[in-house]
Amino acid sequence: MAGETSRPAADATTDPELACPISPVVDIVFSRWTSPILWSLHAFGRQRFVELERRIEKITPKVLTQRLRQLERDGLVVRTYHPEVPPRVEYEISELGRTLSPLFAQIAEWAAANLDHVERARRHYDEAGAPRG
Amino acid sequence: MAGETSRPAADATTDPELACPISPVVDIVFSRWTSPILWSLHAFGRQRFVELERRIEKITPKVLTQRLRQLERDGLVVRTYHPEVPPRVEYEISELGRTLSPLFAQIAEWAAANLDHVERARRHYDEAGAPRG
DNA sequence: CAGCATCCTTGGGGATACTG
DNA sequence: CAGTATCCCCAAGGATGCTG
Repeated sequence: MAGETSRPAADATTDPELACPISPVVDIVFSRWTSPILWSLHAFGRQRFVELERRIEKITPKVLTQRLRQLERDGLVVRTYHPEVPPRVEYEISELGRTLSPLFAQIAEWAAANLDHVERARRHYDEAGAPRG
Repeated sequence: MAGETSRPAADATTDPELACPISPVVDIVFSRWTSPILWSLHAFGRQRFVELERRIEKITPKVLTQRLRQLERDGLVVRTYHPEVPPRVEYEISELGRTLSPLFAQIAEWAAANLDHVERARRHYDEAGAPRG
């Protein structure tokens, strides 16, 4: 997208429902548990179900399955079923999913640069910043 | 956003609970309703409460207040109270919040480039892609 | 106008148990 | 191992009414 500062896409100003062009991406990529899953797949490569389950502690198999299905449906993750005994299933980032890498990198960068600012803002707010009005 | 790419904040790599360094950012910036709010503020500048409420249709005043408070606490949004009759309150993006601009731009770019891929993946999955296993 | 208080509903996820 | 099936719970969010 070239000159995006001039006009924020017709939809955004027209359609009140969406209100912002990044919401769909947020729903797809940054909904609950998806970031850890994508990150894990991105950082450690192809993995089996249990590996993911162990890596992302506190996630339940049910929810992990749900999220993986969603990501598979959205084309961000590829599921490979090996009909063996015991069964083996592997998950990996898809081509499309890989296009998210620079995004993730930039977010990580922002985190490294600004997360402590947020922390300080919070402390300041909690100490004396309560809004009057 | 200068250097600091070296260390992704000790928490993220140490604490298995988080599992990924971008999760904190997701919680702060991409939690429910925050993207439309930040986008609206970013795209249309300083606005009053009602303006935001109208712009982001379907949000209730209660939730809008909650989210605005959260964003204010996190230092991403600045609230200005004008003690007049009737009361007037204005919200705007903070300096810190403005550092998110390139991030938002990149997400919008990804959306423009890849959202239809996701759509197609979904259709394909719904038609014949149901996982066997 | 810009909210806060209160009540109420919903569905996302947790826990547990069970199969191919 | 890689899930599905069930039951259950609670907290986020909606609806409504009231103030400074």
